[in-house]
Parts: sequence; C-alpha cells; structure tokens
Amino acid sequence: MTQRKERADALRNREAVLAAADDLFARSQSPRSVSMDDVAAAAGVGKGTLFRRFGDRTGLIQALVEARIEPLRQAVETGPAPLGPAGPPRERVLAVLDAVLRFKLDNRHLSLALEEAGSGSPYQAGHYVWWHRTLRDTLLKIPGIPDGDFTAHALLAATRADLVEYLAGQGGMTADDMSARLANYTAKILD
Amino acid sequence: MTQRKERADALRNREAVLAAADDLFARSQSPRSVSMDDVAAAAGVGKGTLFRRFGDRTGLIQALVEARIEPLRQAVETGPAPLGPAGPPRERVLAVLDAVLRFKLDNRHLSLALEEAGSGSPYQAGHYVWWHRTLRDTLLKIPGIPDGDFTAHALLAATRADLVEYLAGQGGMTADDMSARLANYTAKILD
DNA sequence: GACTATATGGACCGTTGGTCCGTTTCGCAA
DNA sequence: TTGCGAAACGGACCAACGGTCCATATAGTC
Repeated sequence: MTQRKERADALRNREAVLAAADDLFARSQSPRSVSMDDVAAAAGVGKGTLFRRFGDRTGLIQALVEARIEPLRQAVETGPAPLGPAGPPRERVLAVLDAVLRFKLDNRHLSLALEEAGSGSPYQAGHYVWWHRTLRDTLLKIPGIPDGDFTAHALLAATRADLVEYLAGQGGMTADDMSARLANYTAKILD
Repeated sequence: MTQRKERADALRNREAVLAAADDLFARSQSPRSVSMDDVAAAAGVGKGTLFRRFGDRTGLIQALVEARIEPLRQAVETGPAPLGPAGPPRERVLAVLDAVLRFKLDNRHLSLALEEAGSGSPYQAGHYVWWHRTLRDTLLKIPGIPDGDFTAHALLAATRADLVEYLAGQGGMTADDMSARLANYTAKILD
C-alpha cells in the first residue's frame, strides 16, 4: 500500500522538467509555442521521461500551476482573514477574487496555458471546481445573495486568464487598476 | 475597383462547404473532433479549395458564425426595442445579454468552436469587439454605472461559451433557468 | 557484486493544419 | 462556336505536434 521510495534520478529529472517548463512558458509569447519537445530538450531529458512523469501536456501544466498556487490555496483554506475562512464573508469574497486576479496577472502565461490546455472545458478541472465551491460557499453566507452558485461562476468568469491577458496587454491596464475595477464590480453584486 | 463576378463553381463550392461544416459541427461531440479534412470530404471538395476560400480554420468558423449571427446583429443595430437602440438602456442591456446567451445555447458547438479556434484570444475577434462596444455604449447611458468598459467585459464573460456549455451540460440547467439567473445577476449590477 | 525493479531517451507513429502546383473549368469575346 | 486567359480546383505533399514503445541503462537492495 505504501509507495516505494522515488528513485533519485527520477526526482532530479522531475524537477529539471518543472524548472525548464516554467521557464519556457514564462518566456514564450503564447503557450502554444511551447512544444513538449521543447520542454524535454530544455530539461535535458528524453520525451519518454517527460510523458512518463506527467502523462500528457495537460498534466504537466497542471503540475506547474499546482506548485505555484499551493501557498494561495493554503492561505484561503486555513489562513487568516481576509483571505482565510474566519473573517466576514463579504470581505472574503473580495479578497479571494482579488487574489485570483493577481495570481493570473503574476502568472499570465501559465494561467493562459492552463485554460487552453483543456481537454474539454476548464470547468471540469479540479482547481476550478475548488475555487468555485469556496466562493459559492462564502457567498451563501452573505444575506441577500440569492444564487450563490451562478454568481460564483459569473464572478470567476470576470477573471478569466485570456480576458486578464487582453486587458493587461492590449488595453495596457495596470494590475492595480484592474484590481480596483473588479472590486467595484463585485461590490455592486454584493450590495 | 469593382469586384469581378464570383464564378459559379466557386459560389457552389463555398455554399457546399458552409453547409457541410455547419452540419459536421452540429453533430460533433467536440469541435476539436471536426478536422478540415472531414469538412472538405463532407463537402465533396478538395482541401485546396477549402483553404483558398476561408484562409484557415478560424476563418471558416468565423464565416459560419457570421452567417448565423447576422439577423441578431441586425436586430441589435437597427431593430425595435428592447434589442434595438431605441428603448431604455437598462432594458436593452438585459435584452442584449439574454440574446447573446440564447445564441450561444442555440449554437453551442459553433460558439465553442469559435472560442477555442483562437489564434490568440477571442477578445481580438471582430464580433467580440462589436458586442463589447455595443454593450459598453448602452451601459454608459445608464446613470450610476461608473465603469462601462470593464463592466461590459465582465458581463459578457458570464456568457462565455464554455461556461454556458458546462452549465447546460454537466449542470443540466435549462435555457430559461440560465437566462433567469443571468438576468438576476445583471440586475444587481444595474441596480 | 549480482540482481531486479524502475527509469531512460529517442526513434517512431498517426493525425493535423496548411501549402503547392499541374490540371480543369468558367465566362467572355470574337 | 470556338478560342483563350483568368480563376478555381483537388489531392499529393509537408512540417510540426502530441504521444507511444521498447531496448538499454541505472539506482537501490541483499
């Protein structure tokens, strides 16, 4: 039942791949321009190894995002207010949405890659479901929000990676500006 | 300066391709499973012809969507209230969003195909820009909406094809139900 | 040091979007 | 009707990609 210990070379290679992929995505113009061959080459590893470790392209990207998002997840799940579960729900909704937005801004390429990696919609991905549930549950604690489920979807939609990318890129909108606008918008919903 | 008349065979083939593609997308589970080869074969046309006409995959899908959406566009641009420009802006915003939602529900596969066809984000596509501008301009006529531009993006994001697909599919939500929820949500913004 | 489970890597494959160009067809004009 | 140039045709072809396979190499254990 207990997992055999991971071999040292396997561990080393896995980290090399993650580091190389992270770097490649960060430098790339569009996630599409980063091929699995590129990642393998940059990591100094064979393709077989790459796919053995991560299953497929989506798996690799998920692992990458997972690593980056973990601290935020912790902060939301067990951290202090306003992000954590303890504070007043209204503030928490605002804090969570802001955190999501800033995460996507700070990790534009990766978030973009994750969204379009979709074998199917992003809405089935584990991380989305988790964000949605968290947000919905928090919304439901606020009186006068009739439809937490849909509202959570709609609010999260306003932070979609490609929209954020577009506003930051073409629109030349700064992070703080976008954050403020999103907060305003959300506030209307929470009146 | 004046365009040479389109040759009869070209016209015939273009319509055959559009019809075949429309049909293939409608029947397909996922737009990804419809290849350009499939389309060419179903239309009884060579690949060369297909690409000569439509440039690339995105071009074909855009042409398809264009054809379907034209009446709606007309209705919004020059039709009667509530969709047209004459009525009160608040009602128009609601009407337009509802129309977008229902369009995506009625043309799920096509809308999905368009969104993921992206060579780049969907936000650069002509049709998106048009919807956004229309919505923004209408929002700006309503007193107390401070940020029409962002608000228009955010509201449109709530009708993203993959979200709609997800809610209709996995969530088993009916069209009327989704429409009502979206209206409620929008109403909060417009208070 | 031998032995086994595990990891490795790169040749290989099927599919796809897109191109190229020799051939066919259209439409006009004489 | 016929001749002819411009336009359209179609399918062989190509490069790139994600993903598989398996003969070989290596880590860890006794």
